Amino acid sequence: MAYTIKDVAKAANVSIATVSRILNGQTGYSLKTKKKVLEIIEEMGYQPNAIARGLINKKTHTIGVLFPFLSGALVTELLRGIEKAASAHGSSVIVSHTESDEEKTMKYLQLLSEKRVDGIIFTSEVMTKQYYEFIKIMNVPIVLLSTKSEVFPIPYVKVDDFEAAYSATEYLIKKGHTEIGMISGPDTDMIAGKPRIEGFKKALQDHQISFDDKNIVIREGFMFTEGKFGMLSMLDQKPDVTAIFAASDEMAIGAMFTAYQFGINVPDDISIIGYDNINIASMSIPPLTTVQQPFMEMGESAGHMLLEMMETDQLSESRILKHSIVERKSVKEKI
Amino acid sequence: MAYTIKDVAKAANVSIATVSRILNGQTGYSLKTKKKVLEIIEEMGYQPNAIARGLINKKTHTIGVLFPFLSGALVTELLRGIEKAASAHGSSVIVSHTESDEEKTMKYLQLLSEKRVDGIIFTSEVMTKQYYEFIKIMNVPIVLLSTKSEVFPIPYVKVDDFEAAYSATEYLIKKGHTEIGMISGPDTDMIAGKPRIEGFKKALQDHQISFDDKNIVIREGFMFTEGKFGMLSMLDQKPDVTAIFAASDEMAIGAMFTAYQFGINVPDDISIIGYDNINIASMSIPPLTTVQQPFMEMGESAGHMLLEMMETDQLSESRILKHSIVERKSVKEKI
DNA sequence: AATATTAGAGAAAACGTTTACGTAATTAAA
DNA sequence: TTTAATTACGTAAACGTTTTCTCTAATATT
Repeated sequence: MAYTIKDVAKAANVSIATVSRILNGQTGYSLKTKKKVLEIIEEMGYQPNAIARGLINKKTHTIGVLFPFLSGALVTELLRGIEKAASAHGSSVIVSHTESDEEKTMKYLQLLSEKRVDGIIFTSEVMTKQYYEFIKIMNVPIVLLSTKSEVFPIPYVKVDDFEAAYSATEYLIKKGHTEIGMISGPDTDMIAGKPRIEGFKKALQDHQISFDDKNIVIREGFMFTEGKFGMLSMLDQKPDVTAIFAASDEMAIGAMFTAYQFGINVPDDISIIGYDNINIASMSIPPLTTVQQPFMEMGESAGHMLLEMMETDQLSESRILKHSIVERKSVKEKI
Repeated sequence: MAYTIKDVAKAANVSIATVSRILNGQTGYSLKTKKKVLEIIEEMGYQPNAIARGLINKKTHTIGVLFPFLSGALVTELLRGIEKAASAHGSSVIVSHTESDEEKTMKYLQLLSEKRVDGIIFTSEVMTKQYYEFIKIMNVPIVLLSTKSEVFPIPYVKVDDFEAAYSATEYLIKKGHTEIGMISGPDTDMIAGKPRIEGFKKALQDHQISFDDKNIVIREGFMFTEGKFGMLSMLDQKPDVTAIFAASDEMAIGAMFTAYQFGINVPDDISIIGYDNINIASMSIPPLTTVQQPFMEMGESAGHMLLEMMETDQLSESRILKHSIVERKSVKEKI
């Protein structure tokens, strides 16, 4: 059985109050007793019980993070940032994997609530009324990461998908391309789907390039396979395409895979730009030009924001982090 | 302020003991009171405080996981498995990112100890005496994941790296290759370095293929870049090489990258086999033949093992999970 | 030297549960 | 009916802290 503050107090011939004060850097003891107590603590290897502390302080120094999926480079980067921020502040991070399932999500929220976490980071998923109401009752701060809510007043950290898609498209246009296609995820996805499609459209429009259904193929998801087959459709529906904007790096690499199979050279025949800049982007052949999302910083920023909200007890300002275009070898000037 | 059991008790006109008994499925109350109490709980939205429970039960239903690095597909897969096992058991997972730093690791252990986690999973890193002693004093079960210890009696879950490397090499040999190189991580790495090198050597030896320094290039790490430059060295030191075993998928893909730059066709000119089977293995051109490590199951297995140890209070049996070879397109029969 | 102030310390309540023990009310056995 | 056994609760201690009082002893002020 681990030692308690009582054991320390007894061994040092002082009261537990004094030990507590010494431990918490308060006043009310002489240097001599401090030294003695500290020595005894060292000797016994006493460790304060954070559970007991949490009970009385109503602070657990723990935050909960909800991920809809627990795979992919994106997740680790976000998590790394969050963990960094939390740990700098002496807090721990509990991860939950909701699988985008309503019931599971509620179950996790329930669990986090019972564990009395100090705050919640909700990532990459749309915030429903049910979740929101629950968290409101929990009465802990929450921040959205890599997602946002139009209807609930919750601070978020993300990049502007519309803007980023616009930039990517414009980048292709500035390279002289006019026959540009997009391989997208579902347009019902209000976070990674719709906004990027809109950004793509707007960029074409602003540069007097006509847009119709042929310019875009919409797939069910954002994975490699979707990109692979998406490219097939694209080649079919728009054979004159010279540049493609893929809504994720995985899709871009899938598209490159198909291109390769068809003997189409990237970037000589077709240029491709991705989205995310996950680690594999630099490992493809050719290395992928892409829109960078600063995932690690996003995570870190969300972490700091949450910590800040925990302290100030009011809503923080949402943060839109800057995307940027990482130029590698998959896009080439149209001549 | 959230409701407590006292509020429930008062509203239901019973004692807190009765509420507690009802909540914990014990006996000692009438059906009528049970119904009333449950109704009130529902109505108030009362949530038991897991902190207070933890204090008295000495169980937090939380496990701590230590990762040396928090990036790469490997981590998410392991974590996914761990989370799955834990959540099936009603436990939560705290992740820590040690960066392979001794001081940080100790800091995290300290934190986990103060938080009174029920158990610890220690991943992908060598267990030092200092860590071990500390955890022994913490007096919680621990399992090693994707690593093992020769000196301390700690159950582990991993694949047999020696065996797996042997299989990979033998696979190349069976495809008719005799001029085989290995691109390895550091031979001082007792987990992912040395054993794989030994497996490689043994396979060559068992098939009467001579081995010398030319057959292997040793790099500082296991990342893409190491593979890229490793391949450069290999080509230089053993120009007649026809097949390569890379100690990680990232390295294999790095090697393929260099091959591509040199106009060397994989697999026509040189065959390459990787190690890990992370998601990018299926996305490369050509798709990578590789040794699969079942990361998700490893994580899950470790999770269950830990939970089991928490219950039985004795050491579980270590588990060696089966690797397998995933055949894709990067290895070709030597003709 | 007498008084006022301050430093050093302990006692005890509080945080929200679980649980051992005791007791009143109900049911079963005689 | 009377007694025995059981059921349905309530009381209070315990878990390991922090913190508010309170008190004594030491120091500072006049």
